[in-house]
Amino acid sequence: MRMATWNVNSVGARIDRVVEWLESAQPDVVALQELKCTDEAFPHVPIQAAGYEAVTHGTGRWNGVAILTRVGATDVVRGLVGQPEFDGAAEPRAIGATCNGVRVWSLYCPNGREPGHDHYNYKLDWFKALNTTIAGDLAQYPELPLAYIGDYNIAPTDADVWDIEKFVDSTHVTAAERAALTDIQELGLTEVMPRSLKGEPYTFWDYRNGSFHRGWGMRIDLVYANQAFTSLVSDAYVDRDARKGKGASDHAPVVVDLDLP
DNA sequence: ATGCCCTATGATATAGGA
Repeated sequence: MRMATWNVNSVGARIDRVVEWLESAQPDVVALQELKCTDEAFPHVPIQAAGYEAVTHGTGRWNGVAILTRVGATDVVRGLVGQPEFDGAAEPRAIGATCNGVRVWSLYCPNGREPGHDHYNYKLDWFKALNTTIAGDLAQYPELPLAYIGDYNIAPTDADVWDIEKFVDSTHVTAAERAALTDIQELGLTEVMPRSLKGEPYTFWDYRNGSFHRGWGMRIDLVYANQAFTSLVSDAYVDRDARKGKGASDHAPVVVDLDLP
């Protein structure tokens, strides 16, 4: 079974590229982030025409997450346990479902904007709620392969940004953010590391300054999974070709192949 | 080569992204 995570930066603006990618990569389950559309506005027609059903959680504007699947989705959950609000709203940044016996969550973790900002504290609180949600999942589904995939907006190590010197006093690399990743690992999850292509580990390149062409990227789209999941992994890679050309998202998909029994 | 920011919105500027 092929799974993937992809921050598409607006599913409406990206729908043609998304359908093309589904047809070429042939994934069975895809976690999407940053839909930037409401559940009502989600482009179900072209997604279904490509052979997928979608479970979505979006309220328009920014954020929004979905799971596309051609192997079914059950036990769908929207939002985190004890999820904090920002600016008076519980934002749609998490959706979970069980697909072909694998439980998967699509996560769009808050950006944080700058250390000390309200949004940064919100980001750290959001990760606490994610930790609570994962702990609940582990108790509820002790036998299932579990994967928490998406845009974490944290670079796990200094090697996961193109130049750590450019990130002094920046979000995505602070000790507190990385401690949130350590907390996830302490629940018993490990990271599935994608193969490095073109010598770059990155999954995101800013649209500005020709960043993609200069290799100015960040690895922030991550896969954390339990042992039942990681023991099934046969391959994982970043599809950086999907970042090329006109009309690309600023993130590339991360693909994980599983050998299901 | 892949080429120098993009997207959504009470839109003709602004906020957010990371």
